[in-house]
Amino acid sequence: MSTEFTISDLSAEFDITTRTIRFYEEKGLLAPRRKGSARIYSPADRARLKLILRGKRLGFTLDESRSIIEMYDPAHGNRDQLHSLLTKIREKQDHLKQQLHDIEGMMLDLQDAEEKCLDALDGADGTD
Amino acid sequence: MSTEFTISDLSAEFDITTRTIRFYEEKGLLAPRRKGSARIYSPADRARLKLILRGKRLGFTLDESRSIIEMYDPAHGNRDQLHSLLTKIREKQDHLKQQLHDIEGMMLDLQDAEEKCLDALDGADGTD
DNA sequence: ATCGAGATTGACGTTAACGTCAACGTTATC
DNA sequence: GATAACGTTGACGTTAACGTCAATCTCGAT
Repeated sequence: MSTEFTISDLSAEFDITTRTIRFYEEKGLLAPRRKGSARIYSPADRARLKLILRGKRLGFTLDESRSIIEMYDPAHGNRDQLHSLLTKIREKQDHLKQQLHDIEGMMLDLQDAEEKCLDALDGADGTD
Repeated sequence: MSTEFTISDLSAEFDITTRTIRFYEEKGLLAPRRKGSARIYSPADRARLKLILRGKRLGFTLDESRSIIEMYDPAHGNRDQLHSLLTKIREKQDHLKQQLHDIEGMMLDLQDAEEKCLDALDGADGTD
């Protein structure tokens, strides 16, 4: 069945070590249930892991990823807490917009470099 | 004149420490000219620094940023080198595409979280 | 001459995010 | 019931990217 996963299932699927997964747990990013001493991961745990790895690909620290993940779960606070949550959400959105901008710029630069590279290859065509 | 910069000029402009700038030099990412023992940065040096910081915002390591920056300068190699450069350029493009995809996903998640948050604030309107 | 503001070179300290053992428990299978 | 395959908890090691001194230099203003 696909409703439960061992630590090595996940490490194989996402190509990370079991040490890494345990490390995320130490840091409070995961909390799988136990069967004896062994860890059993639910689909929800697996989804959290995916979010962590996505954060990693975007250069977020684990602390940042944790706080981002916490933004996704049900509202559990009073007005003040909700307001500060909203602020944090918008800060992350701004961060992502900056990243989008940076990616655009770098994409253009790389396209430029690619063209120059192709030109150089073209100009030297057969000239070896 | 704006044609030369001291290390503290740049540290002030980009809000980083001088130690950081010297560190980038140690790592071979910058090579300012010297006036006696003091470092003098040209607009080109400043541009390189901007590229480094952009890479940082996208989660690249300094090694990665260095190799990306090296992709931008004139073609200086033979066909084989140009081909491997082209390969590296396309790898970075793929990396950026993955990041774009990740950002899209996270944006959607955050919008979702934002709505839930607003709903919660709305539902509890005046209910304090 | 000196004095303070900014520069330079070491050299050691720090944090995040794991890697790398070592020593031990748990199953299932032969 | 021994062995192999997988799991567990420490505990220490490692790398990147700086921070944090300390000692020295240099240079224009007083």
